[in-house]
Parts: sequence; C-alpha cells; structure tokens
Amino acid sequence: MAPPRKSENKQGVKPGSTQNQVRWTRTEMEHALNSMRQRLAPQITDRALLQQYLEVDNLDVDRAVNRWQTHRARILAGAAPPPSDSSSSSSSDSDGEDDGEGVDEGGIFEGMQANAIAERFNANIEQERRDAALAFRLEIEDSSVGYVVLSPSQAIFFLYICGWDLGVALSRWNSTSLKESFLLLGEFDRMRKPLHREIDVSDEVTLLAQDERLATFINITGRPDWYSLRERLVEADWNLIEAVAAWFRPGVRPERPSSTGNGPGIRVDVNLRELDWPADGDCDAAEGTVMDEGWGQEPNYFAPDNPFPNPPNPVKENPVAATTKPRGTKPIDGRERRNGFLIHIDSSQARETAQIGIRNPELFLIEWICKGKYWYNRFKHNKLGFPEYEAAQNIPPRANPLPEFDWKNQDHINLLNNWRRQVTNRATGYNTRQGSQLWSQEEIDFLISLTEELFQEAKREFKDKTEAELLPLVITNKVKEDWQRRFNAKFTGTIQPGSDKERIDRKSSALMTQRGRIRILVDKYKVTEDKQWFKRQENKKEKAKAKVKVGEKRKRDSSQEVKRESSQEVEEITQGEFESTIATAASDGGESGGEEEEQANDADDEE
DNA sequence: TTCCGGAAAATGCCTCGAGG
DNA sequence: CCTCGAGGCATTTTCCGGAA
Repeated sequence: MAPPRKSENKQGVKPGSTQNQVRWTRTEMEHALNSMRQRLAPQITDRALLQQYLEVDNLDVDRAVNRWQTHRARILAGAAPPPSDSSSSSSSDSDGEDDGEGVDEGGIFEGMQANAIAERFNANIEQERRDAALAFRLEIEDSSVGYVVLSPSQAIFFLYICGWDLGVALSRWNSTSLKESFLLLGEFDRMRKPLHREIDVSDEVTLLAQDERLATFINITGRPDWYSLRERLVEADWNLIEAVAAWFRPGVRPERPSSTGNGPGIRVDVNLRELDWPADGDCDAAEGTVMDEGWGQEPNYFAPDNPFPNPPNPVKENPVAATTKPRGTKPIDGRERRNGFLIHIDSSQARETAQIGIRNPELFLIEWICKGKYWYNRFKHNKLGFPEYEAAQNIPPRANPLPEFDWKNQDHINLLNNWRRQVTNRATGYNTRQGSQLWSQEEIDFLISLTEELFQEAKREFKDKTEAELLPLVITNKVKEDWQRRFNAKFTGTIQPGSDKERIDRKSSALMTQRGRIRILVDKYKVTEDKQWFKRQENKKEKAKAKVKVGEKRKRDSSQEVKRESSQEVEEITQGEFESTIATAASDGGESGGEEEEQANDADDEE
C-alpha cells in the first residue's frame, strides 16, 4: 500500500505531472529512499535511479523494491533488453507480486540498464562493491578534475561514507573540494594505528577501538561471516585500511571460529536464520577489476595535513549529541554497559524511525559488535504475531493467534520504534540528545513569577478590562524568547537540588510544557492544564498510599534512595508528600542492602 | 550471581496542524 | 502570520524473568 499523504499542499506539490496528482514532500521521499536502501543493502544503489522506481510506484517502497529486484535479476541473467517497455516481459514473471498491474513502467527498466551501476551488478555482492569502486574511480578520472587517480581504499572508503550509493558518491565528490574530500577520508586515518594482537580485557580503549574497526570492516564489505573479517583484522594488527586493501585484493577467505564463545561466526537474517557461508572461491577478487592497471598508489595517510588526525570527530549535525558520544562504558539503566557499534544499518541512519505505512522488516533486526563479538536482537512483542519469524523458528501456532504486526498501525509502529531506541541505546551508549532534567522547585517558582509579571503588565496596559478578560494570557513568541533568555541566564550552569549535574539550557517550548503542569498557573491564570500529567500524579499518590498501607515492611532502604539522586524523592517532597517518605525512612531504620532485606523480610513473614 | 533484555511507566522536549 | 495544544519523540527508571 502506498503511504498516506498527510500533507499534500506543501512544497511537494509539483504542477508538472498531470495524470498523477499524487505527490509527496521531500521528507517523505527521504524516508522512502532510506528504507529502500536499507532493504537493498548490501547491494549498490544509485539515488536517482531509486527515485525513479519510487516515483513509478507512488512511493510504495514494497513495490519499488520488488520491481527493482526483478529488473536487477533480469539484468544479472543477461536478459536481452525487452523489445518494448511493456507486457512481454513483466507478465510472465514468476514471483508472486506482479509488477505490471497496468502501471506504465515508463521505460524504467531501460533506465536501470542505462545506469552506470547496472554494468556492475553482480550476484557476488563483494565483487559488486569492488566493481563499484572501479566505476567510481573511472568516473572521477573522466570528470573535469581528471588529474586525480584514486587508490582502492580511497575509492572504497568514499563510497562507504556515501552508503555505497554511486550517484550520491559522485555528486558529493564533485561538489566538494579535493582537500575536503581527503579530509573526510582522514576520519579513518586513526584506524591505521596498530593495536594489540591479543585481547587484553583490561584495556577498554583498545577493545573499543577494535570493536569500531571490526564493525566498520563488516559494513564496508557487507560480508555475513563476521569472524573471518575479525581474523583478517588481527592479521593486519587491526590496521583497518590495510585490511580493506587486502579485502579488495586478493580477498578475505572465510574462516570459522574454532573455539567456543564466538558462536558460529556468521550473521543472521531478520528471522534469525544463519546466513549462508560464502564459498572460498567467491571471496577471491575477480581478475578484471582489481588487476586494472590504472589504480593509484595506496597513500600512507588519506589526509596527511589533517590538523585533527586522532580525535574522533564529534557528531557535527547534532552538537548536543557530542557530549554523549560513546566513550568506553556508560551507565545505562543504572548499569555499566560497554559501548558497541552498529552494523548493517548505516550509523547515520541508526535513528531513522519506522514510518507508518512503509513496510521495512529490516527494522526488526538490530546487529552490533561489542566486546569483540557479534550481537543481535530481534523485535518481538508478546501481544503481536510475526508469522514469518514464527515459521522460520518452527514455533507452533497458537490456539488463538495474536494480531499480526501491522505496518499501518501507529501503535505498532510506536512499539517498534520504542524497542529500537532502547536496544540501540543499550548497545551503543549513543544518544541523540541529552537526558532531560527534572524541574526544581526554584525553577518552578521562577516560571510562576514570569507569568505573574506578565499578568501585572497586562493589567496596567489594558485598564478597561477585567482580570477574567485578560486570562488566559497570550504568550507571544517574543515573550517566549524573553522568558527563555532570562530563565537560562538564571539557572544554566547551576546545580539544582536533586541532581549533581549542571543545568543545561531549556528551550521556551520546554517552559511552555511545564506551565501546564503547575497547579497555581492552571487554577489562578487559566493556563491549559496537562490533564494526562495530573492524572498520573494522582495515580502515583494512590499507589504510594497503598504501598504504605499494605506492606509496611516491604520498603526500600535509605541508601538506595540516596543512590537514586535523580529525583522522584525531591519531587514528592515538594508536592507535600512528607508522610509516605518519612514513613518509608522510619520503617526500615538504618539497615542496608535493599534486595537482601526484602528476602530477609520474606523469611520473617514465613516464620 | 551476574548480565541481558522485554515491557511499560515517568518525565521532559519539541513539532506541526488547526484555527484564530 | 501567529499561537495553542495534542501528541509524537527521546531518555531514564523500574520491575522482573531468564540465560549463562
């Protein structure tokens, strides 16, 4: 099914197409392109061509992918170009989804045939990528700045940066100065440094660097047998660039793990079936491409002049995230978990969420490298059914089948996205933004005073109006800006009770949200109340009461409360819930060890 | 026991469409 | 054009079962 078009009157409307009034926004097209690339990976792609397929299928990624794969298979089979565009070829296709259905393909198959990547299509994906590197080098030599001759690793890494999309790579190369292009590649120079051959479990930094390089190597080659790549890296003393060059020529032979602890050494598909091992011969680089005489020499460094050769660059597009980049281990859910590195899904797309109406089963699987090993996790949910997965795993059907995961159901999409966020966070330690900070009483008071002040001003300015007529106050953007400025001037950098971290800036939107959660502002100044939030507050109170009544003995000890410096305690106290807190503290005295104590209490109860 | 990870609640932040 | 408000998004916390 085509995705819903929520916003047809935005910039996506183009008067051009007549018979096809359905258009889409730039964002929708980007989502579709990303999904399509994810589903085609590790094949090579070309952005313009992908776009053509999506347009023919009205942004229906499912259909576009099917059509693409059908055409690709036809080209791989050496199919002679079909006589004309239409019926003869598509109607006899054996795969279930027929791609015709009266849609005028508009010469789209010819478009693929004419595209530079078609020449490089190969059933052997590794070879397809090597050939794409050659195509990239040749294109660059032909272009106006033709005096550049790339080495294999230069071409490979640049294509990798561009997600193995030849069109993207070429346009990016041509729109970037040579110096900058090499500077981009220079990001990888730090991965040349040899690392310890053996794994020293105590050396966190080395382990982290090894994981990053292994993950990158897997992503560059697209190989399923991760263990083979790891062995090759060890052989190269973990010099990734050397290993990549060796993969290009002569190739990396498959190697199965001999010891336990590494599993079978191969990745899984979205239904958790092991992928096929490549045959020895399939891993050798083909003569034609690599023996090409025109390749440039491998440089010692991609960017010898790089003023920042060593430090990993912070994420540029999101300055906030820079502070939360992986740095070894990081407490998540109150536990230290070592950071890992995603594979399969391009890290630049790691935060791409599932979109309603766009089927993309790839999102059910998250794979990563951590602690020198391959890890994965697959989305399941105890209230939803996954027929393909269940069939693949030989899970017996239920008496009452669960509703199937539905790509058109926003609730299901949200479940999936929540799960992906959680798993990605736990696996990588990477967050897209800083954790939010709880509001202190002083901040709340200041927010109240701002409203108060505005109200007094309004009364002075509109003397003829009654107070009731002035409420609720209109908060103009200008006022919001002013509030934000004053608020941050007062609090940013301070340490507020309930936290040991310095306050970061809050945006005016955050201030506006908080206003609806302050009783005085709601009652006295008619600010629209956040009903959901107040309802939860009520629930919380009741729960706390019930707890006090029922299990006087089953209480957390005080040391645990201190550990949880981040807060609810503070909140509760400011909301006037002294009783329960005090009762808690009193009931369990000065004993220690929450869990043990609970067990002790259970024992007591039994006796 | 320790670690992994599923599920959902809690809290805060932010976007975007409806409607003035 | 501007503001409001609903609801989506992100992170953290909590609880807990189960595997290693």
